Amino acid sequence: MFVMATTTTFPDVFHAIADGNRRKLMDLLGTGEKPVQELVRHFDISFAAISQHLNVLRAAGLVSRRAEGRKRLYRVTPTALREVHDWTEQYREFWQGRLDELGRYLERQEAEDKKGD
Amino acid sequence: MFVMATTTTFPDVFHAIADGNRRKLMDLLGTGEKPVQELVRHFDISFAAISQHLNVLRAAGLVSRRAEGRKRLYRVTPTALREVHDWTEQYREFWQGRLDELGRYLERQEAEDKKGD
DNA sequence: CATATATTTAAGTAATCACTTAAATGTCAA
DNA sequence: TTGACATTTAAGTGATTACTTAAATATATG
Repeated sequence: MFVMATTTTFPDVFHAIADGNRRKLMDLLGTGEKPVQELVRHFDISFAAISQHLNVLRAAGLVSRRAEGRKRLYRVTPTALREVHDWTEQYREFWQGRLDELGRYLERQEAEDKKGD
Repeated sequence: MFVMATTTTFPDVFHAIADGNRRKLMDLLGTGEKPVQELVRHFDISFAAISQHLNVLRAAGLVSRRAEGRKRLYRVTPTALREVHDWTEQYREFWQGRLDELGRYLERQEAEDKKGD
């Protein structure tokens, strides 16, 4: 029947960056615009697979491309990452200062009395 | 400047937060420790599905739980989000200031001459 | 022109995904 | 002890994933 779309509609930035190869692609483009062949060199997967990953990134708005002859030059346009950055930002206090210490302490406690596993 | 993201081995924090329901779970726990039934109330999916999502978050270290009677109290332990925050951080300059403007300008240019689509 | 180069798209596959319902586990309370 | 409650685990399903190879498209070069 009807399933409620609880959260973000596709294409989802969080999904786009979930894949390590796609993050690596973005990082490679972080040093500047590059053609696909130059990107492919850094991976063990096929040209087609890289092209598909670039499609996903492009659908999420994270990269753009321009034509130069038969080449396609990709560059990173990561403004959409702001959503991710902002979302994680609200948790920053947990890994900075007291709350993190408290968290680690509580986790140790749980590990010790192995309750609920 | 740009730090390469290696294709992470599972359990992967980026994967854990890729799902909107899981992010929503974390956000609900952000206001404090809660039993599963209290979390389930905010979703249209089954108790079991929520429990499974909590398992994924727990495997990624993003939440922890403790037993209290027959209840399991979950709380957010989002230190691992630091990896995500740090990764996005390196792109921050793109949505702040000139680079973003340049990016938008270039995208408009591409949209106009529809090259390579 | 024909052929090489650069890339994308199509089609197929195995693995993983997010869910479901049902059964299992553990705890509380009469 | 019996039964309700709180949650997890098991088993199954359809959709989506990340890849593959092959074919298609488009451009450059001899």
